[in-house]
Amino acid sequence: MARPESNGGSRAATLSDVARLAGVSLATASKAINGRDQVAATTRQRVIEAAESLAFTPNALARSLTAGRTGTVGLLTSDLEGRFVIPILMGAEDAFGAGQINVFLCDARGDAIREQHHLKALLNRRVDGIIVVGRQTDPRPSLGHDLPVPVVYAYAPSDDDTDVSVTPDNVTGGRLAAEHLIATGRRRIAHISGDPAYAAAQDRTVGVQAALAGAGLELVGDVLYSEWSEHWGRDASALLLASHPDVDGIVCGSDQIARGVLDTLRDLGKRVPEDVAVIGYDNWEVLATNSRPELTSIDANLKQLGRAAAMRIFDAIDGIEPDTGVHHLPVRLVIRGSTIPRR
Amino acid sequence: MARPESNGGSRAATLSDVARLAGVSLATASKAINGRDQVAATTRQRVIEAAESLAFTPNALARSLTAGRTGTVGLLTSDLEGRFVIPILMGAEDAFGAGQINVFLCDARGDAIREQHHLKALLNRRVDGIIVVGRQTDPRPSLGHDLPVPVVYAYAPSDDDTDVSVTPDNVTGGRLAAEHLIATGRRRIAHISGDPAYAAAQDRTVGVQAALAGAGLELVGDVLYSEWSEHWGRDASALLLASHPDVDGIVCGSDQIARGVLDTLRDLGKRVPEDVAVIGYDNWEVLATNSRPELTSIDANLKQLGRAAAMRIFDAIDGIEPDTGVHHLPVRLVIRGSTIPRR
DNA sequence: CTGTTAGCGCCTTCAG
DNA sequence: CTGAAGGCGCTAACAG
Repeated sequence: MARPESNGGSRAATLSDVARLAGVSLATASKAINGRDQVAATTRQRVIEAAESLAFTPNALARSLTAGRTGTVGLLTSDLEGRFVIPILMGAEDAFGAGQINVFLCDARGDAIREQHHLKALLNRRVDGIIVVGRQTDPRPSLGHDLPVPVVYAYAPSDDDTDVSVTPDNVTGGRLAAEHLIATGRRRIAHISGDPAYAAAQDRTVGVQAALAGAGLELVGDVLYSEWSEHWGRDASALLLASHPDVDGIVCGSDQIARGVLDTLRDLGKRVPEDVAVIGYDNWEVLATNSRPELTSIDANLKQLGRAAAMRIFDAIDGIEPDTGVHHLPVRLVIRGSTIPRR
Repeated sequence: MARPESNGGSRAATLSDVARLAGVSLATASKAINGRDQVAATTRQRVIEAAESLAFTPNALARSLTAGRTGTVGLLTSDLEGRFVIPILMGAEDAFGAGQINVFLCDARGDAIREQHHLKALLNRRVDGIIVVGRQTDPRPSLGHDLPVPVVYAYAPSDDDTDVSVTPDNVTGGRLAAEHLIATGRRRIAHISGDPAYAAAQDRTVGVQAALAGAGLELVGDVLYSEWSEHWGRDASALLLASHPDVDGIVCGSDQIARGVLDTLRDLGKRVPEDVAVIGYDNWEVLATNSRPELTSIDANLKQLGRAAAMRIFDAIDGIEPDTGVHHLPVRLVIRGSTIPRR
């Protein structure tokens, strides 16, 4: 392991070390290193060589102190465990990385106290902006408006409409799912979803209903709500098929539920997609591409959501006034074998 | 959204603002705020009130500049997508959070160039230490020894034995899995694993073989290697049962594979665990607790691994010499219905 | 107990 | 084109 002492016992080289070695003043060294033009080419060369021979690394802290901006952003998540949080992180980290900004990761683990604690730490560190990533699409409490930096809420929108939030368009997602089943000729469509307390469940149902209404159809049976699990998918579909054996399409509230549905249909001897088409939600690849048949699903483009949040922070840092409110970002349909038979 | 301007156009309050308002000197204000004892109680009270009324936040950058340490650590991951990386991040973030250290998250996305880039950025920001998290347990190139900060490698150990690495003990994991099947009375045990190019696959196999040898048993058939997928689990187990219909226990290289195995066994009319016991690996809860029956598995304690890495960084920062080399951290058996019938 | 004085490492005027 | 001086916000000696 590299240890501080392994560096010869000397602390990191500083700009004045470089200046001294190059035989110039501190100011000149600074200009040379930072590519300012008021310095002779030969001098610059000499400085750069000196810097290299000392393994000089500019101290970003000192730089930030005067610059007023640190080139860092806080990523405040409510729960890293959440499967939806990770792709958003990735998208944001990616977008910032390209812009030379580094990201502080803070996991509040669903605890408001811890969140306040982390928020304070981020402000102490003078981050240039904060992205708050929630685990559900239900609105969450705003951090408030008396913060000295721009804040964007991702996935879980702020409950304050004068904040800036980005979240997936679940209503459209539900609509796309149902419309796809209708487009493949299904007419007796049911909907099995997860925990009805989630806005995601309600929003998707709204979309499904809208699509059916648009096609002059009605949902087969009531929406079946319970939890976001494979087990529930198995049970719910057994229930559904018992009362409505003629169902020919099932919109599922999640891929996990859809996996359970596929299981039960197989047990009951129903062919997918010939007898019943099944569509999931989330496009969780591990589940969707390993089922038999592979699962058509709705992808919320979460990486892009993360990127979008990052872009809005960028803009805000640059002084561009953001349009406040909740922005519903587009989702997309990913078609696989559970709705369209393979040829 | 909170914007800098929303703060009344004034920049953040500084310590001298506080001092002025409280009618004391800068140094006294500093002492009062930081709980030093050489300050009168009444004075301290006055300063604290002034600070509050100005919403003063100490500037961590300025503080770090003199302190020599920043209270930040870099988390350099090779691939955030990797399922194993996240729990390690969580464990590390958690451990650091408790110690008031903040974490820079950098995703190199498997690219060595990007990794160097991020490394440089972390050093510019004067992190106090770096944890390098890999996506596989195969050794990875060392970052080298000429770094001014301690480095710990997690999951993917460094290929340099004088570095400090923590990684799960896959050999013991394989052994625990096989021993458990043996303990439940199985004698005709097979092993279906993933990509043989992974050290994880090889190590687990070694453990399985050792357990069998210890019980005077031999593996049924050859180890079946291909990929870490449910599909492969289905295919491999079909193959296995065709040539060895008398198998009564299957150690799987991952939970995904095990899920596929369960599928095929059900198709073939084999009861689990009565006819064949199945054990997975990774204890990926979403998969393990949603199968029929639920899946016994080996848990690598990844959160703890992340915590362990953090602890070693803590120690190194405190000047404690770490013991170099690869540390294999304990794994644990999680028993569910796929190996022990429910009563 | 309180205040004054130096810096930490860097960048940015402003003279030379 | 180069150098000297001031300051970013804070803390750690020292004096008083």
